[in-house]
Amino acid sequence: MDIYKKTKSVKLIIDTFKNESALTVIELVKRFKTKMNKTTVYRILERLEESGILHSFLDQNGLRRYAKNNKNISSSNTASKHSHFLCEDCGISLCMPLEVKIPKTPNYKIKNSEHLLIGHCNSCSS
Amino acid sequence: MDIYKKTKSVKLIIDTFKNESALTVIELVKRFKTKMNKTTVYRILERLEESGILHSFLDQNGLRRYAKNNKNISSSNTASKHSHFLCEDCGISLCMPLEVKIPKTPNYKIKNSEHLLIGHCNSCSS
DNA sequence: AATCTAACTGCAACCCAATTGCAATTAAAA
DNA sequence: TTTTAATTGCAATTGGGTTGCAGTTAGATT
Repeated sequence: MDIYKKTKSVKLIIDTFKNESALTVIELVKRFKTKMNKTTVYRILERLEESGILHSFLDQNGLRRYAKNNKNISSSNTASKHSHFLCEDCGISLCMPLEVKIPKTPNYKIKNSEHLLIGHCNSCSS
Repeated sequence: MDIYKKTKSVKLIIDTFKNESALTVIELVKRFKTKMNKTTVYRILERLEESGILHSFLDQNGLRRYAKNNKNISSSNTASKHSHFLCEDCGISLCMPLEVKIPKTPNYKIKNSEHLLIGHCNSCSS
């Protein structure tokens, strides 16, 4: 379940997520404009998600964001296992190691869920 | 806080939501292809949301869906006050009158949240 | 270490949801 | 009836994301 070829581009993107929280694909494409094609960014992110290194979710603008997978969370379905926080002010986005309690529903079988928390991070709060 | 002009198009769209759960804009544009322009659909939905008659959210595909506002939920920020269920099989989407418990977070002020529950509805469950 | 090949990449074109600018129309106030 | 701001239609545009395909390359095979 690992990435097959460790190309320069793959390494660059993996390295990026060592120091970063959840990033939009747009941001990554912009950041690597001179290093690789946007299609390549999309495809590498796809492979990194398939291999369990990253996971992704949609933010409140419908933009896909990727983030490193936390090792102590099972690699499959990780996106559904925790919630994501986004700061309205600085745009920082990160995974919250908090499980959201899903209410019981008699008529619907819930298999998966996405939880987006929007607010202000510590640095931006007055 | 009401819609200013009650045009034929506005009435048609308001009527639609009397019998329907959450609908994508795409579906509405298709449904009214012969009655009004797609730009008009977008703009009417925008006004109906501003006026508190509808609310919207993004589904797991990043498509905007609109739904009637429930009167017993405060009209501002309604989208954040409850969760939305989507059936993977038939595509039906509806508001769940269930509040999701948001965990306490010491370092982040959470102002708003979006909760998407994905699974199977009664008609689709075996 | 030369060869081979499936994985990977770049590029251009394309898809499609959503937005914008503007002229024409219309609901409803005066 | 007149007036006018709100609304609509249309065509063009934007922008995130995808696709097809030819060329390149990591790394397995010999």
